[in-house]
Amino acid sequence: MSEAEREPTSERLIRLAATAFWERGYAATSTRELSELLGIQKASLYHHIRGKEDLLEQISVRSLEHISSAVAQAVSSAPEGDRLRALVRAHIDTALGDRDMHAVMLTEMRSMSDARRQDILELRRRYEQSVEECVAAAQADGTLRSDMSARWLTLSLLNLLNWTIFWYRPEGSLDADEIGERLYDVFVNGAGAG
Amino acid sequence: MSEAEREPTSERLIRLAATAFWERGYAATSTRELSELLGIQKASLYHHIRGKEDLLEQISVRSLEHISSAVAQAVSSAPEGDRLRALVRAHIDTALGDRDMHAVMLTEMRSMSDARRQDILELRRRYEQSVEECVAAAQADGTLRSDMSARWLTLSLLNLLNWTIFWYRPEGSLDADEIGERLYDVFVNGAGAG
DNA sequence: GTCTATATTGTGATAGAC
DNA sequence: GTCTATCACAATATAGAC
Repeated sequence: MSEAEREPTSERLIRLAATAFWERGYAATSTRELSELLGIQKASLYHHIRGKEDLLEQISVRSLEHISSAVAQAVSSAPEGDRLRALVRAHIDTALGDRDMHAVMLTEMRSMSDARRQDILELRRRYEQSVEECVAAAQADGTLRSDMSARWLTLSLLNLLNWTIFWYRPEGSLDADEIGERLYDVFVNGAGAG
Repeated sequence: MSEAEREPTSERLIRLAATAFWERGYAATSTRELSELLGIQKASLYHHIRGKEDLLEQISVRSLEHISSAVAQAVSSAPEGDRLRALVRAHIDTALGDRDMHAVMLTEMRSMSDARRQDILELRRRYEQSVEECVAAAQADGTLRSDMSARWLTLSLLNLLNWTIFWYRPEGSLDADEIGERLYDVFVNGAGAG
């Protein structure tokens, strides 16, 4: 309510850009559109950013830093045998709680210039490496099967987690916690009977 | 080799458009780019299509018709207890064998005008309905667990299948058949030990 | 079926005042 | 931090000849 609590324009810009980029795509979203949503003139955008691609970079970095720290925190504070479940729940909570940014990061890498994309890819690679380490630990402690590589199980898990961005609706009947719990169940126990 | 075997220009156009749309995105791919890849002038494209969006529609329709018929054929000719496996293998074979078209269909719906998108969505809904029917049948015959809805198990399965478009490489070490077999294994048996 | 030439609109970005 | 005015260029698409 107070002046101090009002979200800064640059903050509004990045959030609103994430939504527009996810709904219509990065290339199909014009700077004019963004400025109209923000309620300022097109030229005024360039006080906050150097160019349109800055937004894509900031969205991607923020999304990856957010999920990396949230998942690391959740995993490290979970009891030994429950770390993979903690990872899945924290991942889904974070990714779906900030779906637009997360989805843009996952799907719009091709829209970035080479140098920037390499930086984002490195951040993403590191995050996925941390998932793979958690999977490998779960194999070592007997939670997960060991007849498939940690690499493959991680790919399967990320398939299961990442595609949710395409059908999750914040207003839908399933909330992120329930989705995380069920995905963990299907991943570990499988969909087979008995 | 012979003249008769040469792929028609309109056929080359649609295939090459699918690759460009997947690599760079629909909105970021210009008609100039397509015409240069095709080796004709920009204006000559309009002999083959009415507009750029036609390409997106044709790619989507073709991709959905292809996977629908391939999967239906595989399922109906598989032995009773093996139909879900046949579905998974046929789905992955078709989707990854034609990855660019399939990926564009899955990810570029937002780039289509409303009327066209509705038609594609209906085709896609029907295909996913057929997957859900196969899942429900597998629940009924005791292959799959019944404490989760067919709807949810289908969502999980499609997560597992669809995200492969983002990491599959035709030149990679895993071929589509192996990927399908392993995904089926993880889906039914789970990643858990014992 | 492909060409040259062109129409029209939209794009990301900048200059400089306030 | 936002404004008005403008730039240089790229976009999709069409007209009409061959």
